[in-house]
Amino acid sequence: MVTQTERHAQPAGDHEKRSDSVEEVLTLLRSHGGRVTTSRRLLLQCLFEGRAHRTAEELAVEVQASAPDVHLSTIYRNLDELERLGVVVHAHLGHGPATYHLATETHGHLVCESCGAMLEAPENLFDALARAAAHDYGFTIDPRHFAVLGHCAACVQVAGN
Amino acid sequence: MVTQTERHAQPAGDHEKRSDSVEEVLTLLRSHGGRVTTSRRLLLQCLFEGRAHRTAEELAVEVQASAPDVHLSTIYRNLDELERLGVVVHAHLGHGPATYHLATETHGHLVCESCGAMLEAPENLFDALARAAAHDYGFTIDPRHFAVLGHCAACVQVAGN
DNA sequence: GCCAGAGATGCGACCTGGATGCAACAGGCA
DNA sequence: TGCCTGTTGCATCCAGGTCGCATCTCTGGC
Repeated sequence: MVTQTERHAQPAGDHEKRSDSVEEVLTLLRSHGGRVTTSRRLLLQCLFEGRAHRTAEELAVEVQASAPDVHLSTIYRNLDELERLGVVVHAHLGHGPATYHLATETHGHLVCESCGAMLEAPENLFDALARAAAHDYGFTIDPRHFAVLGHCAACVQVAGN
Repeated sequence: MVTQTERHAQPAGDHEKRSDSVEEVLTLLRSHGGRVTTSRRLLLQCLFEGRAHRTAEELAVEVQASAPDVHLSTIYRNLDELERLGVVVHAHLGHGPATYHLATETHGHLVCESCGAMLEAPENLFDALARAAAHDYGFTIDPRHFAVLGHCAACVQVAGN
């Protein structure tokens, strides 16, 4: 399964290759007995082209700009399917809805409980915690799936005054 | 606000003192212009006597064992009020409902995404992450509020086979 | 090119967890 | 004791997400 998800893990920065990645995921889908549909192609284009961390609803709005009939539940189902294939992952950033992004963008999240600001943190920020959890509890952490809540520099300063 | 929450922070292990703590919180409530009601007293007794990490619904069931008319929304409102006073905190353990426990029980949570098992971890497990987040981003983490998702030893072993 | 059948879709209903508006009730100070 | 205001029960609503089902459409085989 892992080897298949790597098929679309291309070096970033090559603009011409981006739409190819959409096609590669569609090929992956087909190889798993899935079908290539308009809504799936559009959803993948949104995921590859736009910013990361969009909610299902936001993605639906973007897809509906091209195909107004695509239903929100279709977006959910397709995101679910893409997650099963290892193409996208979802993350929970605080109390709100889940957000989705490509699985190739691996990073953790720091979310401010006061102002809602979200910082992307490289996975190695969590290395020490990962080692400690593994050593003390045999627990393998997944730093992408959870947001670490707390307070950003600006809000700490305000609260301190 | 912090000094007030410390008023019920008693050394653990003193069985006789437990119900007194309920009274102390009620006094705290009263000193903030709140009132002492049956539902509040029962809710606090549940919180002080039972295990940690119960959802609002579970607490409601326990309270309703003594007072069947106490409504779930009353439980939510009282938990909210107690949280404002710093007596209880809530934590999100994975995808389910929030869980509540006394603010004096400070620890982080490791939750297995496969089997749902929850491990309580002492706050110092997060020290290295706290230092790194503060150093790199000026971000103060709150390791009690979020669960760290991942996979427990047993599930990792099963997946590895 | 056509067809059959399985996978995908649109739609509405439903579910969980939680918030809110409001009238009635009740704690607690004068 | 009575009044004022905080609290409660109830109904209703909301967000985020899931599900069942009839209909549609993609795709491999002919």
